[in-house]
Amino acid sequence: MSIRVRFAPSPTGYLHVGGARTALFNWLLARKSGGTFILRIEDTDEARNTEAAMNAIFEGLSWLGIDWDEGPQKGGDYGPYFQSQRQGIYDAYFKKLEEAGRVYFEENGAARFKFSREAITIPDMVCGDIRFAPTEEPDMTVRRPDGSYIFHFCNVVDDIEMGMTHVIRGEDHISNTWKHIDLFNAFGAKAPVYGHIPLLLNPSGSKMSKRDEGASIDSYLQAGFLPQAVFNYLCLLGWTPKLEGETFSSQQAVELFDISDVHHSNARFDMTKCTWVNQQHLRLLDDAALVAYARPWLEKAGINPGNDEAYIARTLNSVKEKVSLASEFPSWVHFFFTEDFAFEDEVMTKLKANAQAPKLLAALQTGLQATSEWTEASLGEAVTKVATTEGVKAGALMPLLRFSLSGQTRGPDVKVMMVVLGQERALARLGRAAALLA
RNA sequence: GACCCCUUCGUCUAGCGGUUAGGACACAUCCCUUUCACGGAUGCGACACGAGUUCGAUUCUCGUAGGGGUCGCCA
Repeated sequence: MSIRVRFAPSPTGYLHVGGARTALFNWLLARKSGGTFILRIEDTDEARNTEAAMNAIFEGLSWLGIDWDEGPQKGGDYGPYFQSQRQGIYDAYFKKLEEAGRVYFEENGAARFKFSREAITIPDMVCGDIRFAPTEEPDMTVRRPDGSYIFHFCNVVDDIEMGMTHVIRGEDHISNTWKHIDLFNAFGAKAPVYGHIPLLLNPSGSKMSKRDEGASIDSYLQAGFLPQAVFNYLCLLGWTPKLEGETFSSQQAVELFDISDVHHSNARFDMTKCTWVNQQHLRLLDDAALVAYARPWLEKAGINPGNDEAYIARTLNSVKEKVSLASEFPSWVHFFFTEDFAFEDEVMTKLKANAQAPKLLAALQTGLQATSEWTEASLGEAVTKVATTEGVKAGALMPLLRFSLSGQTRGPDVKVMMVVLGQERALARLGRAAALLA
């Protein structure tokens, strides 16, 4: 039988990173096995559901590249995929429970499920068998006085009706799972195979919550992360693919995934390493992808990058290995896109403190003007020549060039900058710097 | 409190009875680099503890401690 798994979030906030990781592992299991990945919206809590939260789920999953085969926007043979639209199904199942003599009512009308109070073993793909002794907990409420149903009930009914074969979910559900199995048994249905994955912890060691940095998937987009990098890092927290290195694509993850390799212990989230993973993926980008990735960030910073894709790519490549996140691009390349860039205070101070600066800048202008070829190699030679003539080290000239061309103390390689800018603009910038000192 | 899961460098982890306990991030030093990075080299740094089982335990069993989770008419 083909594997059917699902991700069943409730739309009460943004898409949580822990939830996204749960979706990820279910998705990997489905894609690896050629099974079906279903998205089901558990919107039974009317008071807390919002449209925005629903969209955050769709957008977050899509951004990460986690696509669903059945569910909202997709349809499927087991719908509706919103619990709020499945009341009739729940009523029918509730009746079954009543007929089996497994429910009773409280004075206010709430209905409770009568536990079997037998020992229950959960066969778990990740943790192995987990045994629970006969419970002493009070029977579980499954239906509210207003006729709406509780999470546990809907969850089980939907898993039966939607034919789920496996359920991968967070370890925080282990303590609920025996209740679910009790319900499956009461319905005479076969429970899916469970796999409880370890939790994502914040740096201080407790369950990731709303307040924690990186808790919302949207925050990665906002911070300039690449979706494939977040996907990669999330995999790493709970699973180690048998692979050299730690950087991989989602395609590789699918090929290598094996649920039995999933870890047993909780993992702390480390934004520094997540950023490092992003840097690794950034370096893999080709020119077109790099421009597409950086462009919104340049524009957001007030830079007009124009439409010369090849030129934009050249500017970005000049700093590709210096940057970890897209949000860092503007400060590294802004001077490539305007002649009216500002000079850092530190640059002005250094220029003014250098009594020889005007003379050397003039010499550089003359020397570079005469350069036959505008390439890194010949520019290097030209600078050396000027240095010799002026009786200084080439090292004294490079900072002057850097300051004049970019207004910054650090940036791309000086020769690369000159080549990207072209002779005309580079010389004009030297002139502008000289004028500033005059 | 009860129940459940977990326990290797600061963090993420490899290891599946015999290893100088390996790697990655971070950190430190050096090399490369006429900036900053990248890259390279080196260093720092861990099997929670106690009993067993065994010729031999990081690895298997039990206990203790510690961490996490769950005990809703939330999901």
